[in-house]
Amino acid sequence: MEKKVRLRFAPSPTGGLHMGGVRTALFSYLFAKKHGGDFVLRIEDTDQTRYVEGAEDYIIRSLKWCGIEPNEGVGFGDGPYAPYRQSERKEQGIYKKYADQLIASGNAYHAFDTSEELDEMRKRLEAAKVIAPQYNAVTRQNMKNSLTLPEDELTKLIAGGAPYVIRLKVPRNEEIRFHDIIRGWVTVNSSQVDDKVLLKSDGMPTYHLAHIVDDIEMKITHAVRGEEWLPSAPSHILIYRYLGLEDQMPQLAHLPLILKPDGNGKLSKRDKSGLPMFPLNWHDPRDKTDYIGYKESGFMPDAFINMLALLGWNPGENREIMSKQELIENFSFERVNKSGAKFDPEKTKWFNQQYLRMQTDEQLAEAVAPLLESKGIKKDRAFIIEFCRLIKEKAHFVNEFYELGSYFFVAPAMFDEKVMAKKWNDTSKDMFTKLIAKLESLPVWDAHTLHDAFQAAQTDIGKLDMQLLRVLTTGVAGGAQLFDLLALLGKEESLNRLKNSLEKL
RNA sequence: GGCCCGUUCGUCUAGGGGUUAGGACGCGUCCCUUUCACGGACGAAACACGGGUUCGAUUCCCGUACGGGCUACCA
Repeated sequence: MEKKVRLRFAPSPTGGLHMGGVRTALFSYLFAKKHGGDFVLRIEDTDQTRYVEGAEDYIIRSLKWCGIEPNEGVGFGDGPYAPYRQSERKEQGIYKKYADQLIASGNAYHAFDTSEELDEMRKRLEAAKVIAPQYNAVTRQNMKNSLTLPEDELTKLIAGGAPYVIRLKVPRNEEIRFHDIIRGWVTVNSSQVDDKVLLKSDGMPTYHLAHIVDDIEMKITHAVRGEEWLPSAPSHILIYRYLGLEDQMPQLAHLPLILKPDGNGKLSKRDKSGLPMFPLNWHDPRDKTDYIGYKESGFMPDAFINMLALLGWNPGENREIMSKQELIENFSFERVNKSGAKFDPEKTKWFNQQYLRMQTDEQLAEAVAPLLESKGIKKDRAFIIEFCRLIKEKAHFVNEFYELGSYFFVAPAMFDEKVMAKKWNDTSKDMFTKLIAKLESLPVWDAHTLHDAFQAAQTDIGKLDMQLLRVLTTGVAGGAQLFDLLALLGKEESLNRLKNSLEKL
């Protein structure tokens, strides 16, 4: 029987979940759903020094907003492998057990070196022009560990409660070969791999040990993570091997990184592209900075997810706008790119625009009404719906609606200079005054009637410029369909605006 | 520095031993439009370089360059 597909997203609560992390979660989620599997949220809080209050809650809220919901794990209901927080699992002695097993089999050892001694060692190696200073098969022979210390001193140290770490005993010169679903076969010589710390002196496991133990115990079938983990994958292979669990090892998938839009390097939380790096607003208590979120910037979660999915993956056909369901149906790791993808703010906006247009005017009104209210604007629902209909084709975000259509709510104080300079002349005032008189007598005030009246009026008055009429009533050169806009404004407001404008000119 | 990973239009990408190298974003032109847009049409724009292999390489191999990642008792 095939094993049930199970993937996990395993962030550390060391800060706000940024969009790179969201994408990792998304790909895992899509794959799990495609194969009818489970998606688990595990919190990897083994570093107490970097723990950030509120980060875990933020991760949970972000996943919810994005619609990437685990069906098991912290914040989403415990499953059969609880607890899902590594700090809690540590309390149960889960990791120690595996570390002890590695010691017993001779594949790990105790090391008593202080951080000063480690620094010293690195300095010494650097001074000796050693190419890659690290704690390894060669250098450990000169360090304070259970491989070098005499038996009696060793027992004395341990009995005396001396702090120690447990390190993986990496062999000297061995080819380590592993398969990555995205990258294919990767080979590394073990001489390049250092003796990774598995258990820290505070008793906490490091990521290297913890994620392996948990992936095994939680029956994870596919381990998805960023490319930055590729260099430590050989260590992980060795741990699985020495634990005798190589046959249960999840398949590996290292995702390409998301790169900065301009310049080089991976995307950081301080990017200046003008778009958020976080799904939701995030206040970082450590740098005391507020980071704006996609949600608060007016993005729709499905648009955000769609954009993220296409960053490093594509369905192999010329299709870009895909619902979550379609993403699930089409997703595969084979179609994930190997190279890093630069994040494109322009295209990201375009995605949201596409989703914005798929919304009905009623749906948009729902979202826009509170935004208008916060500006002190009170209009009835019908007005706002019509406002949305007229403005949506120009907008990328709902929170642009007011700015793009402020002239619906505020009479013009100034007139677009370019248009006036080009089109306003001596006869204009007189002509528009005559137009007002014609419009005043209209029994009905809708776009169609206005259009006809405007056309008809010109046989008497002469050629009227439509853009001038626009500027006279809104102040600006561009905007919504003119007659629709006047219709929505209403007869009284429209004519008042026209009269007031003419008085000023 | 060392190790690992990568390299198709400015960006996201499709493709793959013989193609007019396709799409999307952005950009430009035109059409529609007495306004503003949407929309439509068109256009500019790419296989990093050098060697092989081959009748033929952008595609396969090797180098070089460039980019990225890692190089902690952080994840």
